[in-house]
Amino acid sequence: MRKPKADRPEEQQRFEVFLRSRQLKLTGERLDLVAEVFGQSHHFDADQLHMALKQKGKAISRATVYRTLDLLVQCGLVRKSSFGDHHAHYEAAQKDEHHDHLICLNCDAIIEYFRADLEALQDQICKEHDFQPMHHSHQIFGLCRACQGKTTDGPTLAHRMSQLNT
Amino acid sequence: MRKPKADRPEEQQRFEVFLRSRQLKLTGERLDLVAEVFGQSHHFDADQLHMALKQKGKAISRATVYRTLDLLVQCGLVRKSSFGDHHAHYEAAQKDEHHDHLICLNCDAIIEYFRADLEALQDQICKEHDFQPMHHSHQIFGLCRACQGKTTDGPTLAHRMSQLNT
DNA sequence: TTCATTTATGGGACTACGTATTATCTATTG
DNA sequence: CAATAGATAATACGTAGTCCCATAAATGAA
Repeated sequence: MRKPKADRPEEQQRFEVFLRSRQLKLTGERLDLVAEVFGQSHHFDADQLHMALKQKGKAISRATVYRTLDLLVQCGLVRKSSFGDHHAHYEAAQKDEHHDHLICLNCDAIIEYFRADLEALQDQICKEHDFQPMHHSHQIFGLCRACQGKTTDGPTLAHRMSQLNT
Repeated sequence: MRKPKADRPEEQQRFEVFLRSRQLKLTGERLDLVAEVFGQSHHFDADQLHMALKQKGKAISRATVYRTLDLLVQCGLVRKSSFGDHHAHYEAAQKDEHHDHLICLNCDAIIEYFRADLEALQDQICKEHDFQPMHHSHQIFGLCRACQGKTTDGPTLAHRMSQLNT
């Protein structure tokens, strides 16, 4: 028997509402997945999630993991981004906060930032071009504090930059 | 016999200097490719370039196309970006101008923009986080002027957004 | 020019990430 | 509980890009 509504975490309720609004079904797999995402650390990718579920005895197929992440992105519970490498990264959306990322090319550290004035400037740019924004992505790649001191390998960094998928 | 230096376009000269500085060889394939890139329209992808060369009787292998584009990105003659789809887009770098992109999710139009104040704000953010920037990417996805009027398919747009690879 | 050395190329195999297909199964609704 | 709309697993498939290695070409020295 399903838990009474009030006992389920808010995210799960929001997901249920979203699914109903689209006449989609509330399956066990979807519930397991959303539970895992909100019990997880901040950033993860599809494969990590797939593995984590498998280790808990919830062997959900890869295809379903991708499909469900898609739904979670569509209903705003999960954010998707690329950190310049060649696969998607996800993070559970905390409340309604938004942020962008600084990405260290040496140690892969991810630093989050938010600037209201930058968001405002963006809106300004859109207005000037009569463009209706729906989504944006800002990413700055470089060296974090810790990596600036280290003697970093120039050619390797240059290569890494040319590989960036942004 | 090779043309005298003064007759070759500036881009090619810059590429030659770059290659020498790295002890890399000035091959016919590399020259053909750089010529094509600078004779090309603005945006292109690896496959389009490969095809264009083939049609001119310069059948350069895919691997070489990718390798050479990499070098051109490294020496700053070509810029690489992702427009949210799942493959890289390239453009010949005109002089040293830099710009970012607005991308229409309905008709795939690409609008370029540059704002000095946005760049400055970015530097500010980096300073605050003691981060040394080396590259950045700003992209805004939404609807261009022409597509705002059209009755756009909501679910399709939502799906398209969840697929964005940024 | 010729030779020796270094570096590049072609082309197919391969990888990674993600999507499509299809037969089977399950949640929902009356 | 049956009907049915929709979801799942498994696997095949697709695409973008990379790797490998035998062969070929560019470069520098003699």
